[in-house]
Amino acid sequence: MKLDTLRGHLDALVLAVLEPGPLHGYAIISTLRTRSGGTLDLPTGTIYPALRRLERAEYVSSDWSIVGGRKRRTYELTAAGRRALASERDTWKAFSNIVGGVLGTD
Amino acid sequence: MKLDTLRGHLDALVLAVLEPGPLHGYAIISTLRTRSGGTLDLPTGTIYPALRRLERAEYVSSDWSIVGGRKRRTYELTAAGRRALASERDTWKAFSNIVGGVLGTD
DNA sequence: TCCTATGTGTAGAATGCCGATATGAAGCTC
DNA sequence: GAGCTTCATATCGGCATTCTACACATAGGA
Repeated sequence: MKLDTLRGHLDALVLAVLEPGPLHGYAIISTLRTRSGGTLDLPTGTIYPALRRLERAEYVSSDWSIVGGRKRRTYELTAAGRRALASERDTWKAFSNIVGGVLGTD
Repeated sequence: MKLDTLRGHLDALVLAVLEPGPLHGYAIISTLRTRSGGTLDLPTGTIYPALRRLERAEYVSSDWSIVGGRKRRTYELTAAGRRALASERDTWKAFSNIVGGVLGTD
């Protein structure tokens, strides 16, 4: 499956995996890979720019730490991020209903 | 809803509305608008380049005609187009399951 | 006469995902 | 101790695709 397909929906996915609690970039990638049964394998060149974009939009905030001698940047949802996630869920529902309806895959 | 959201899925929608029978560009726009309850209102600058792309890929073929004094270019699915549509439906199912699953909107 | 609907089309800008590449530490195997 | 894999962050250029804005043209109703 062409992963370019998720263009425009990546932010929603990232916000969703951050909902239960903070994660760092690499963990976000593996969480998404696990949750999708291996199908969704985001390259780092996709996730890190996305996180910077989300941070600029103030949907997430980040903190540096050192774990096992490795530098980690951990991201956390802000209040605005939670609102954005709710809105993204609504958008997704509307979008998937429309596409599913037109394609006849309901 | 940002229509940019459908990036990567437009081809599937166009192929789907062409499935029952040939249509011209303008009719494709209004069909999609009707079927989406008005939400999907594609600009001509989106649909015409998309149709040329689909024709280059040989998923559709086109024929000119004159109806009511106006020139019309009517597009029809090819055999390859029907196969592509089937494949797009599979892609959509996989994609929407994954996104719906991660977002928790099932 | 003008506006709206019908109908096709292009050019340029913006968006944003991806591939390639770079850096570096930890830990394991041979 | 050399080399490999995993963990971890990051940038840059390329590229495909959608959107905005424009241009052109006919038919028909107000």
